[in-house]
Parts: sequence; C-alpha cells; structure tokens
Amino acid sequence: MATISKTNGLVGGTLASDVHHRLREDIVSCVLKPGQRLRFEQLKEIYGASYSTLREALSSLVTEQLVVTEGQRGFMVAPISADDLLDLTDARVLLEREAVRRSIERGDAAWRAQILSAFHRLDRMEAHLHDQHRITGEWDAAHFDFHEALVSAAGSPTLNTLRHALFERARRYRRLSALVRPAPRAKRAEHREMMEVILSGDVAAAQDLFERHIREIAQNVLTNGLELISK
Amino acid sequence: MATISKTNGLVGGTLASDVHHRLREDIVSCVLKPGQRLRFEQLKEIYGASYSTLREALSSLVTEQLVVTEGQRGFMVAPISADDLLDLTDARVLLEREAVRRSIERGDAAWRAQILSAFHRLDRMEAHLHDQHRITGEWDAAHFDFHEALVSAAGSPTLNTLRHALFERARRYRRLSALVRPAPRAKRAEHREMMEVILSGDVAAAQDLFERHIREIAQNVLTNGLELISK
DNA sequence: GAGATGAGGTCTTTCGAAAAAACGTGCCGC
DNA sequence: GCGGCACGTTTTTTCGAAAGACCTCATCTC
Repeated sequence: MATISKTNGLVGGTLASDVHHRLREDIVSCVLKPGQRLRFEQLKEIYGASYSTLREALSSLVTEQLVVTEGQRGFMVAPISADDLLDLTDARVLLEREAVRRSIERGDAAWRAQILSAFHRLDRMEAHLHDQHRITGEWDAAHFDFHEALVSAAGSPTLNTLRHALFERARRYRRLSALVRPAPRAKRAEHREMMEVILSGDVAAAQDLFERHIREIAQNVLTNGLELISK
Repeated sequence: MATISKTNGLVGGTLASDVHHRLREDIVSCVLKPGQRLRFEQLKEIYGASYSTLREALSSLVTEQLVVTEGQRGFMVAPISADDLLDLTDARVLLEREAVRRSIERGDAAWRAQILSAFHRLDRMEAHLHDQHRITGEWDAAHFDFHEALVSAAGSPTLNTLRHALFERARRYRRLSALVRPAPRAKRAEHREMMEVILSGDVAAAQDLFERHIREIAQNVLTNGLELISK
C-alpha cells in the first residue's frame, strides 16, 4: 500500500485535520476504492493515528458524502453510481452557472489578473503533460486553482463552500475515468476558451460553456466504464 | 443549564451521532449562543460523553458550518452576522427555486397528497399556536416537514442535502429573531398560498413566491436586532 | 433438511488518563 | 513604563485499553 498519500508536516493544525485531508485525497484519487470497507486496524497502520482520531476524520468525511456509515457497522468509501454522477452533475451546473454570473458581474482588474495567472500556470503544465499522459497532483492543484480563480469574484462564501464540496466529489469520478482510460483528451483549448469567454463579459455564453464543459466530462466518465472499478 | 435538549434513548445508532444531533439542535435553537466558546469539561457534563465522542460530533458540525474551529484553539459556535445571513439567503434562493421547479415538473399524485397532509398538520398547529406565540419543537418539525414535502419530488439527493444544511443554518437565525420578538407574525396565510401555487403547477409563480418568502423572513430577522443576541 | 440457538471471534465504539499546546501572570532588564 | 521571557495553570488533543455490537458458523431441534 505504498501509494497512499503521506504528509510529514501537518497541513492543518491538528493531526485529526491532517488525517482528514489525507483520507479525502486518497478517496478522491481512488487509492481507496468506492465501496471499500474502511477497517480501523488497517487505517491505523496507514495513517498513524489512533481509533478516535480516525473516527473524527471519518465522520467529517461522512458529512462531505465521501464516506458512508450505517448504524454500528463501521465506515466505507461512498459507492459510486451513474445516478449519483448525474445528480451531482446537475447540482454542479446549477451552482457553477450562478458563480459564473456573479463573478462576471462583480469581477475587477485583480480578478482578471488572477485568472490570467492561473490559466498560464495550468496551460504550461498541460503543454508538458501532453506526452506523459499522467494526471499528477500538481496538475490537479493547478486545475483546481484555475477553476477557483474563474469564479473567485462571486463573493459568496456559502456558494463557494458548496461548489468546493461538489468539485471534490466530482474529482473522484474524473480520476476514476482517467484510471480506465489513461490518455486524457487535450483540454488545453477548452480551458483557454473558458478563460476567454469569462473575460469577455458575456454572462449567458460563459454559463453555457461551463455547463457544457461539466456535462461533457460527466458523459465521458459514464461512457468509459464506470463499472470496471466500482465492481 | 436545564433547557439543553436531552435524549435518553439514542436517536441514531451511536452515541456520537446522538450527541451530534443534540448539539446541532442546541446550536440552532440558540441555547448555545453564537460565538460561544465550547469547552470540553462543560460539554462533557451536559451531554454525558467523553472527549473523543464530543470531538467527533463537533468536527462534523464544523463541516456543516454551525461550529468553527481554528488550529489548536478549540471549538466555538459559529458567529452570526448580517453578511452571513444575506449570503446564506442568496444561496437558499438559488437552491429552493431549482427544487421547486424540479418538484413541480416531476411531482405525481402521491406528492400532492403528501403536501396536503403536511400542510394540514402545520395549519392545525398554527391555528392553536396563534395565541400562545411560542415556537415549539413540534411546530418546528411540522414546518420542516411541510417545506420538505413541497419539494420532495425534486428527486435530487445532492440538491436536497444542500438545501437541508442551509435550512438548518437559516433556522438558527429564525429562532434568534423569535427570541427578541416573541410574537411571530401569522404565517398561516402565507403557507397556504405556497401550497396552492405549487399545486397549481405554475413554475415561475411558485419560484417567485418562494423567493419572496425566504427573503422576507431574512429581512425580518435583520430588522429585529440581530446584534442583541450576538453581542 | 430447514430453521433456531448460541459460542467464539472480529470489528466498532467509548472512555478517561496522559501528552501537548495555549494561555495567563508575574518577574526582570532596559 | 514597557517589552519579553519563564513558569505554572488551563484547555485541547491524542492514545490504546476495555466494553459493546455484530457476524459466522457449528450444533441442536423439529
């Protein structure tokens, strides 16, 4: 089990929050498989924390819907399904469209600069990624930052928290699809287009492009053998 | 501290989930005041659980945004503010409008029956409540069930989970306002109107009424001295 | 053979002591 | 007077043992 993420310095203040983050990363990146039973003995070894600390992390992940638990029967990684993905996608479309609208209406010069910067970081990375077709943690972070920058002027903490949670849930599906279909399609052009339309100030066009982007990715995941992994 | 909710039989499977529910109820109903520091010694006595169990409950409430924590400095009840209320209200409007639309489009006969039943239960209760102007736990439950029934045909678990979380956060503000202004305005007519418009099948009218309902309540809370309690 | 019973083992949940961290206070030097 | 340091106190965080729940499977009864 060497691929489990390991962090030496605590990322959050407490060990519990560190374990929480690492568990989330391992679930989202499908090192821990959907539906997999999470046994404490095993987790204790991997994450180096005690029962209580693990429990705390797990129960937070339950409220994030990445882990499920039922009565006194322990925890397991939230299962995946086509229904869940479609439902999730609809919710994301709703939230992203709103975030896009608000961001365009409220964005200022600093916002534009941030978008350009995030885009270029991602774009450079994708240029290099092109051949070695492997989604790295770094790419994931740059991709996240880019999407975050695009809507960072929306100015709604609540909306953003919800968006964030759904983004993580969706990221798991994306990773899953990448596992069965190792060569990712080139998204460079698409990301550039998203940046351009949002900077153009055309709300409706930007919203539609975002919606199409989200739905297309979901469709790709669906057609690329979800069931192979979930099993 | 006699008004803290006490449950004898566990409501969920585990003590941890029971404590979680009781803590949430006490926060939402403002027995535990916004901004209040949550000390373990105190909580241990009140809820009869150990450090670890309390910690687990608290950290789940953090992801629900009813509790905040910072590094290694313990937990406190999430503070309230006008900004937070307005932000929350915007997010609720977005989600409720969508839930209303989906429910009307997908609702069947069973859905209509459920709405009628929930409405009558709430209506009977409000008829009696009229004089004694006190929000009881029972009214709260009936009110919740009514709103839940109205959009229960939306058929989106994700959307519903998010709606639910925001509803709880908003409930705290409503309770707060009820504390400083003990006589609640009669909402009977308003609730009847909501039921009628949603059953009429007019999506746009239903959405607008819902939006008005949510925004008016928030406005009421704002004008009724938020700061008196938050202090 | 089908179903009930229960003993044994596995895994989960809970607890409170112990370690670690933050906070408050008074002292000292400047 | 003021800033900073040291030390005792308070509070939080972590741990692993112990209690409790669940599942399995062998055995018994009808």
